[in-house]
Amino acid sequence: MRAPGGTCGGVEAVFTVTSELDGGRGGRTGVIRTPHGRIRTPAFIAVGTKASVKTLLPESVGELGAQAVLANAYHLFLQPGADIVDEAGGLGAFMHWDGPTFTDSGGFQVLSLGAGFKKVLSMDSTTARADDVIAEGKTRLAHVDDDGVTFKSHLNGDVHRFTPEVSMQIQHQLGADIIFAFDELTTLMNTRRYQEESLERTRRWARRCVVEHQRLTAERTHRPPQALFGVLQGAQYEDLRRKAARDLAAMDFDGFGIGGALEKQNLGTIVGWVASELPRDKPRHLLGIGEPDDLFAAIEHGVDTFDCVSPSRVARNAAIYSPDGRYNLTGARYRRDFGPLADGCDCYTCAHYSRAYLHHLFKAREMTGFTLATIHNERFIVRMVDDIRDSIDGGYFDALRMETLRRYYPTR
RNA sequence: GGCAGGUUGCCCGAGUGGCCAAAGGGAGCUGACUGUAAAUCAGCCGCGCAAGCUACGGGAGUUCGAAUCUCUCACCUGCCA
Repeated sequence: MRAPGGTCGGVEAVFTVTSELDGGRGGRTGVIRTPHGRIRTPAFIAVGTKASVKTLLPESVGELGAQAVLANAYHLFLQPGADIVDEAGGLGAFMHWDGPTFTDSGGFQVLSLGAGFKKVLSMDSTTARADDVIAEGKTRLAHVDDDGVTFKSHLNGDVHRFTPEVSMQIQHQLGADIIFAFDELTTLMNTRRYQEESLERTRRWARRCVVEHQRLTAERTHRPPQALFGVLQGAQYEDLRRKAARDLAAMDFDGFGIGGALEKQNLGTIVGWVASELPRDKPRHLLGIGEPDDLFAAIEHGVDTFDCVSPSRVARNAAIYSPDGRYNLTGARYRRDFGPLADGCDCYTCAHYSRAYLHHLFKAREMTGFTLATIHNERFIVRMVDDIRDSIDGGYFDALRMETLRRYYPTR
């Protein structure tokens, strides 16, 4: 089904819808335009937190088909400093990535350095325990108040303070094409009352981000314009999610990030609530999500872009994506397996190397193993999203989903 | 030839009468990883389903009980001749 394209962002058309899924489900394909090129959506954005997609050269990131890279304001603020990235000409110039760039606001670190500390991002509320939310006092590195967040650097313990304005200033210095509002992310175990308070805080922060973004945009005319995405929270509650979407939709954002810990089994539903409240002609980014079933569920309901650390992190730990699921390459059964990492894969690694070789590299702790595995995994997910995009344009989304997921999760 | 020290599970290494199938590493084997405090983390790791069996260089003792004490043999390492 074809649909006329929509525009936003004032004089410049930032997003255009190309085609839509049938049945009013919300899923669509489109194009995001940035000063550094276009992103055909849905698209998987490679994560390069510290201005590097770990273990990969930017050339490889491009070759494997990633259309954009997402870095992190918190990490680059601490090291090397946003001013240095600014002097280098912005994130893309600094890291030698010519394509579109995103930066996350640092909001995620409010959780991961605060209450979360490595344990509460569970996607499954049945295995999560309320105890996990109670941060261990001595390890907690972030504290939230209504005005902002006080952090201790995880690198050297220095105390820093982020407010919506500070995050915008940093992200303007970093100069990514698409930046995110500073938000607070909660866990699935927080009380309903806390979710409400947090959501209201995030709403007020969003407004402040818009104001500061506009001020900085007017001031920094020597740099390419940046698009600001609002981030909506609301955890697992329909009324809160819908409210968040309506509140942010009423503000002057160029697009939206869907954030927070999402119950895996309800991910599609939650995205559906939110997407139905958001303007059709602005892009939606689902923050931090990237497993195959999640990608299908989110795209069906109208998500345009994703970022996820999983392909690269998991690759460094020898877990490999394949059409038949994820497997651990260090397993002894791969010692003499001279086939490619995945049948039918068109990545550089699969074209030239065997499971036995990568198995050896991991056992021998050779760094090339990380690189080759990361290339494969990133390519696998990028291609999966590209295939989904083609299936929407071609009208066979449901068939592709059934075939892909039945094979990837055979036991379900 | 003399004196002193040593020999522990695949490897390194703690343990000097019972709480020892034996700390801790490493290796090996599994498994996790979703806006990256992640080249990280967790579990297993003598044999056996189990009762139990076999183990701390070999052998013989002391003792209710030995990896731990005694004797002896083998090998290794220092120093002295």
